[in-house]
Amino acid sequence: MAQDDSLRPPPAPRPTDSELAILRVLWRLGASTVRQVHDELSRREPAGYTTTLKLLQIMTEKGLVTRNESQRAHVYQARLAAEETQSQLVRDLLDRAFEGSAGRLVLRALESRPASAEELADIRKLLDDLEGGQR
Amino acid sequence: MAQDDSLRPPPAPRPTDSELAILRVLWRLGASTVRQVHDELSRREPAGYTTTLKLLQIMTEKGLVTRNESQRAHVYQARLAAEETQSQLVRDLLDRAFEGSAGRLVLRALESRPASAEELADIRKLLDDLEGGQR
DNA sequence: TGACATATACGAAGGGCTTCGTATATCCTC
DNA sequence: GAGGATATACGAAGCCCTTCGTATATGTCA
Repeated sequence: MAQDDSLRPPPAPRPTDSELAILRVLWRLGASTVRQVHDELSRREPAGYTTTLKLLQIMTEKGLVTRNESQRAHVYQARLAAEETQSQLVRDLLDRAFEGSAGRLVLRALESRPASAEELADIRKLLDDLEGGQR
Repeated sequence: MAQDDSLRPPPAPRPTDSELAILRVLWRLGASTVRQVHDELSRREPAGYTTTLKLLQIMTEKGLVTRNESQRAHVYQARLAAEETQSQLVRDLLDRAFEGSAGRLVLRALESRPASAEELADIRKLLDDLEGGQR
């Protein structure tokens, strides 16, 4: 039986570059206040506090983050885990630039950047699973 | 000896979604007129002819495409091959969403979409090469 | 040659993204 | 309880992206 759509949160839109920078901080730090996010972002490059605040407010409206208002300083949290958003972004790029071919995207990725021996082993294991399934 | 930067074309900016849709057409059809690009785009969804024209004009300014004006109907061509732009986009996504880890991106890609047995074999071969180099 | 089809050029509207200034509320401390 | 630090809310400017209408040039054909 299908679930009631009215109870399911709407799909989160693709985050913009700035929003993704904030999501990365939230994934790393976990639930955080605007100040914490802002301080972390400012480590890389200066930015106005209210800019970070405004972005988090907009991200709340979009459903990219959730907000706990029980304290004076609201606490924000990424709504989706890093893995979920990453999968979404990969699928999106697959459709926009690779005609849907995951294989080609993987080739470009492995050519473009060195992966650790450990990661390569993980990938090999995944390949075994995938090929095993269709043999 | 380093090459003279003044002779090297400036790096192409990351294409927007609409621009990427046009690039995909150019990669598939090769050098094309606005009309050809527009007809191909319209197969998927209706769009105004001048919209496609304007986009191609802007893409020319940005250096995403080159334009041959020797005919009345200008002929456009993608400046970078599909593989180059794809690599650029993958590196970009790597930095924006994966903390630079190609391994994690690959895992997400292979989980997200089925790859053909042939592609999986290609990936395995690439893995052999990569691991061979550091053994 | 005149009329029509078709090309490019260009301006502008509308919307989204990013940034920031300012207003206002709340907490802490002396 | 007054003042300063710090929080949220909100509006607006500036820029880019997308779309389209219109003006104008050029080719084609009866």
